[in-house]
Amino acid sequence: MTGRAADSVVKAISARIRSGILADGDLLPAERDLMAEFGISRTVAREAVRILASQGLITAKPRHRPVIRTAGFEAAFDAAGSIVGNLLRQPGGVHNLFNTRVMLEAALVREAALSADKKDIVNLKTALAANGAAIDDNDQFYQTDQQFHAVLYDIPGNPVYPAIHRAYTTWLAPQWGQMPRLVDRNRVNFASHTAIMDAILLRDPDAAEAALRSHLADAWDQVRLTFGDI
Amino acid sequence: MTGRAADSVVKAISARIRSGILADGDLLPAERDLMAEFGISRTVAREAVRILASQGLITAKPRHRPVIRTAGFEAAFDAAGSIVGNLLRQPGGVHNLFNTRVMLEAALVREAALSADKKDIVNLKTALAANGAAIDDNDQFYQTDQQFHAVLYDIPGNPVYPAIHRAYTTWLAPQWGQMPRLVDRNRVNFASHTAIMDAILLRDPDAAEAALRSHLADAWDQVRLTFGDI
DNA sequence: TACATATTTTGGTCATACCAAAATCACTTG
DNA sequence: CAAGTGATTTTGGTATGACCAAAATATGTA
Repeated sequence: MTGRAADSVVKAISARIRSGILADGDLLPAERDLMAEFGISRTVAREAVRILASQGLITAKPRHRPVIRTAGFEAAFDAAGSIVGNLLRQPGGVHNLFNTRVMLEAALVREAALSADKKDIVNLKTALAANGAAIDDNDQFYQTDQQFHAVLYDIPGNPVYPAIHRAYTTWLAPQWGQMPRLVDRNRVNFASHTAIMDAILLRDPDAAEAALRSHLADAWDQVRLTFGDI
Repeated sequence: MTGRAADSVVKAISARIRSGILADGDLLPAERDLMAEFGISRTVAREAVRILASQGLITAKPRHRPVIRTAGFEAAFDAAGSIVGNLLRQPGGVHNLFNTRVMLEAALVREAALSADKKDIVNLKTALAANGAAIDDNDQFYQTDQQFHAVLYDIPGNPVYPAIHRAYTTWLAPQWGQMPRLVDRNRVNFASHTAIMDAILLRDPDAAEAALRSHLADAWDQVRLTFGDI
């Protein structure tokens, strides 16, 4: 009556996952076993597997047994990833997405300035120091740059934000990855990070936001220099 | 060689969609036609259709011909929807998601206070007036409430934000929908909306953010009153 | 014990068939 | 001629059975 025969199988499996009978990392039963257990055809069994994969409850690499995955918010952004990939290819797509990042990070640094605790400050200082030490190593700088921003996403203690950060870096990687890496740019970016850090230490949200916006506006200028108007 | 025979079909179809050969609202060729065109089995044809659907390029209702849909950012959040649904069912899930909403809307009202133009102000006033006129009609108030917030998401002129708003309202609807609707609550909420509006008119981002946070904190208290700690 | 090899398992694909719901066509009727 | 109605075709959903190649596993050998 519901239309999809695979739905009942999906429901059963996802219940099994929630209840812990199937734990993270376990293998999903083979398709032929699912047929026997649920009295369905292989067609429906495969359909069920596909649906579970699209819901992030399992990861299904081709030619490999599907593996149970306890879904986090990352999985949600993974699911959106391929669609976003299309959207980024259309005019203004990258800019629109990048602007949301600017707004979110602006809010995050305000939050950091207002309520970062000792541990957060230590994390920021550590990340900033690592970033500064990597100015001469472009790849290393790229990594520590991301790490510095990642700390900002961690401060609120809300697991949604790190997931968003991962999504941003994944989605925008095609652009960032092709940007020329220059030590001079690294120096500028490190100075920007330092300015943001200083404002947070001064507990000045307005200054922190201003520094962050300046930093990301500068980054966007670099993107436009590389790609033209996109 | 990559493993998935359906991938080439997906690529061909999505290219056709991007190039406009298949426009929004068109019907996807029948599975049997895809078989003939691409020289594949029906299994693969169906697989391709499923992938296209998961990428938001088509909508595939059971027993209906798949329809081409020019994907917007809404489609991305749709894809994430089922996963988020799972996450909301686990402890703290709703709270975490709601907090991201608070932070985003706080940023949005700051933005509105700083850069809303005449048209935006008119839209806000219109929405607020409609909200005020609906205080005695709970359903109508619920709608105009959402509409008022929607205007905030529209102001930056970035299509990502309205998509986020739709996602929030969809994902949190199970909670909001079950909340008791009371005229007294409507009155309080309308007052909150007015306070936000006033701060925006005064071009005072701090006051606007404070009013918005107070409003949503109050809303969250109501949720907890109804559902307990979730 | 470690490594190379044979065997089994399992996912990916194809071909065919049947059913029921949609969509379409043909026909009647007001 | 338009609207409604019934018959026909199209099309998606599912079931079987089979074959291949890649993984996973077992086996035998050095």
